[in-house]
Amino acid sequence: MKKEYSETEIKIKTAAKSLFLKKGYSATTTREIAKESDINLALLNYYFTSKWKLFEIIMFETLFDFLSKMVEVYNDEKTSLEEKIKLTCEKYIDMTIAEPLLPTFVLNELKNNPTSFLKMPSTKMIMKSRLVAQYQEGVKKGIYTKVEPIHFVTNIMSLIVFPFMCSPIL
Amino acid sequence: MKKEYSETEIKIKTAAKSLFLKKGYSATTTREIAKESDINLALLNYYFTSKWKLFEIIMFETLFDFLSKMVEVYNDEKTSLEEKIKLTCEKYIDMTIAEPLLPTFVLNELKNNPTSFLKMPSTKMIMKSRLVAQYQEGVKKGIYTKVEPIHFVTNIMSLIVFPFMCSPIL
DNA sequence: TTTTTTATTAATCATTTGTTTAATTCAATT
DNA sequence: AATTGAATTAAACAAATGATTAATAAAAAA
Repeated sequence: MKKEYSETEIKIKTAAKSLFLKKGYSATTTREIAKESDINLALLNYYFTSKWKLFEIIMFETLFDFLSKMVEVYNDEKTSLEEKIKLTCEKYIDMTIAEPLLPTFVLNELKNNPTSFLKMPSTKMIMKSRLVAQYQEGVKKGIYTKVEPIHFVTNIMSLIVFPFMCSPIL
Repeated sequence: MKKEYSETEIKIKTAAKSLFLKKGYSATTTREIAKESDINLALLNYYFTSKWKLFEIIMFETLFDFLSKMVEVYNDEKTSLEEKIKLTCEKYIDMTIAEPLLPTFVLNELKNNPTSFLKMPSTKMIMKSRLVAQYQEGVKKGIYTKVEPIHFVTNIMSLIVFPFMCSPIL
């Protein structure tokens, strides 16, 4: 499953990710990537076949990393729902500060290619998580108001991520 | 201030806006715009000088329309703060349903060219609005918790706009 | 009607862009 | 040391792209 990347491949991927995040897929040229990663232009296609293929790999890895980190919090057996929400917020904030360009980038690129994301078991992973189960238990006990779990999760995300996305304006 | 546009110019602008919203600036070609608006390619430059200039015009008008509609609600003399919030939500939802691609598009393009937005008196218009004044009065009276008004406004927006932006995933 | 200005068109230009080729260098294996 | 395969390079290709030109058609002004 996991491929071992050579030094050159990592250099290309790092530069490409940085540029894709900053400027988006279309506005990023292969020559820019080559220059930024200090490799010969032909090596991009030599290792990654095409610009699009390289993009798909980066997109997949980035989303997978993000989801993995989140699901880790969602599925923690030791924490309560309340603690999970607090940890979720902290993790979101940490990650968004670390990569502030990511959310806008992901949402924008996904608009154009919803396909590339469908390969990932994104929403299912969330819906099957311990967090959602705990929430539903709470609803059964009458402790929490009944809302669609996905709305509940989305609202948390909204309040954290969106303000960061607006920061260039504000 | 306001320019009167000919039929051809409107055709170009309409097609261009639709394509820019859908695919972003870089991924949209002048030939696509020409085809979609059913005009000759050269007319684009004849009327709008360049692709970028056309984009700037569309960007400005779109943002101006959006802000105007919002500020209208924010500055209504007849409504209370609570009513304003309710109306704000309704307006946001209406506008986002009418143009679901707008928020992602704006935030993404702004990431690349924060300059084009700085020409607009965006945040100032909000901060000087009746809504913010009413909120601050309420704080003085001790009715509302004291928060940064801009955070208050942003939070409302977050909860409404972000879920729409996520819809291609969810 | 004639003239002048404006609008529209097809063709073309100069770059840029993603990708490929063919040659060369480098490293590992025999 | 010779050979083989992988890594790297400069150069080139073909298609696409933003923009322009020069000619024509349409509309307005004289």
